[in-house]
Amino acid sequence: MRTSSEEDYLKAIYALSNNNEGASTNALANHLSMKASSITDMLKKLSDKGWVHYEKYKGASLNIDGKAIALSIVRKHRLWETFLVNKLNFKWDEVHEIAEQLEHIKSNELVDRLDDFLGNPKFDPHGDPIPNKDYEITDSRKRSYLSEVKINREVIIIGVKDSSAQLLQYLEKENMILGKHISVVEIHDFDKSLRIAINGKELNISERVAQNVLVQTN
Amino acid sequence: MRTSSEEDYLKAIYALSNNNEGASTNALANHLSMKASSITDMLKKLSDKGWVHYEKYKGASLNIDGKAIALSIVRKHRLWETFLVNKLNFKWDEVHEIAEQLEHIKSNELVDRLDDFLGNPKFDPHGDPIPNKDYEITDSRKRSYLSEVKINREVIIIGVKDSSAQLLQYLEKENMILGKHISVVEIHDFDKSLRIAINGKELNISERVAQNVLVQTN
DNA sequence: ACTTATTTTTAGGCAAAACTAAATATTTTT
DNA sequence: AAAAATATTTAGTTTTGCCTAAAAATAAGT
Repeated sequence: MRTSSEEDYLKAIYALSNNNEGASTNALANHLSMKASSITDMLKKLSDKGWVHYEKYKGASLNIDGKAIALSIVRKHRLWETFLVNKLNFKWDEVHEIAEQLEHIKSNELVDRLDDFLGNPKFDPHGDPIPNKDYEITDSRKRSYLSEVKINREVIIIGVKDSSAQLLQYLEKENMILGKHISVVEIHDFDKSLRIAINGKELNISERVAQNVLVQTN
Repeated sequence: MRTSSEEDYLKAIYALSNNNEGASTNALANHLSMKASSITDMLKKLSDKGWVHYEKYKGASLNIDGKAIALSIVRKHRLWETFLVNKLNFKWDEVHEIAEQLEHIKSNELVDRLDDFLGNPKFDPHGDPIPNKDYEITDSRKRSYLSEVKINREVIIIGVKDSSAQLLQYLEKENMILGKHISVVEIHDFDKSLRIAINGKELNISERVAQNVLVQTN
């Protein structure tokens, strides 16, 4: 058995492990809005349980079992978000908090049935890939940030880096939603803001926004 | 704010308050599978929060706010059970435990949208009435236990008293499901078991089973 | 009415998961 | 390479929600 709290830590380590190394104590503390000392405590416990590789002063990384758990939580989170948006008509900026609770509901049968009920979706409402029953993520699309796209190259919006309600609401208002085709018309030297073409019109967006929009480049 | 544990206690007090009085410490301990001393602790806290009327040695009853919370949990529990059975094709004996978890998810918006999504059902898969958005329960059907029905009176199965998986599976096997019309053919003096007519056939059931089946008598 | 049985409360303890403050490691800067 | 800054751990505390064991109150039996 495991607690919701343990699941939160495993998910955080997964989120902060960018291919390369694991996650540092401070990064985890920041991500989870907790104090570093609390992180140290829990990392010891997770290490004892065999879910995490932890060495003093060297951060933590998931081992096989821990990664499976983390992926199962991510899978649940994204399936529930999809349910909330596709079936209950929530908007994409309203579902994160609720899914944070729903992701801890324990029942494999429930998750798999929900998956089928939703038609085995590959992506959630923010464009993030949903791990399948075997916790595999298959996403062959080449992705980059809008801030890195070359001028006049047509790309498709496929996700957001940070799915905070503020960003999502902004994008919604500008109709920069998933699936839209866009291209960068001009990059302003002064502040690196972009002029983009979308929906047959042109509009300006800040570098900050562009750094948080994921686009497909193939 | 309130914890899942507090919600469990309020729900238990609600369940054990049969119109008349409130619930005793021991009854709550038994219902919640906890020790009496734990109950006393929590009753003090719930009383401080203004949700429960508690007097030493005299048990506990819900006040206005506590009853509203209890009903909101009951509403969520029954709506989620309905979702699991009607949308995810769970069987009626498989949903209780999952709904025990789901009932603690916090979001009024979620509950109300779920209610609409399900078509504002009046009863859950076990025949229990679902409180509406204002926590009102409207159920004008006259109900009694099958064990108390007079011979040859036709009645309709509308619920179960105890919704344990064992009972539900038994009823399912005998096709004694909600909505079925039945009548008592004979009552055996020896053990008070019943011979009932259902689905054009006759079958025997124990007194124990009959005491747990609710039927509509009007 | 008084003794026994049952119920309930009190008192003290424990584990989980967070915290603060202080101590120790590591990293960065000069 | 030493000093300063930053990161991490240790040690001790708090709160929540449960527990056991013992004490006290209430209810039941003769």
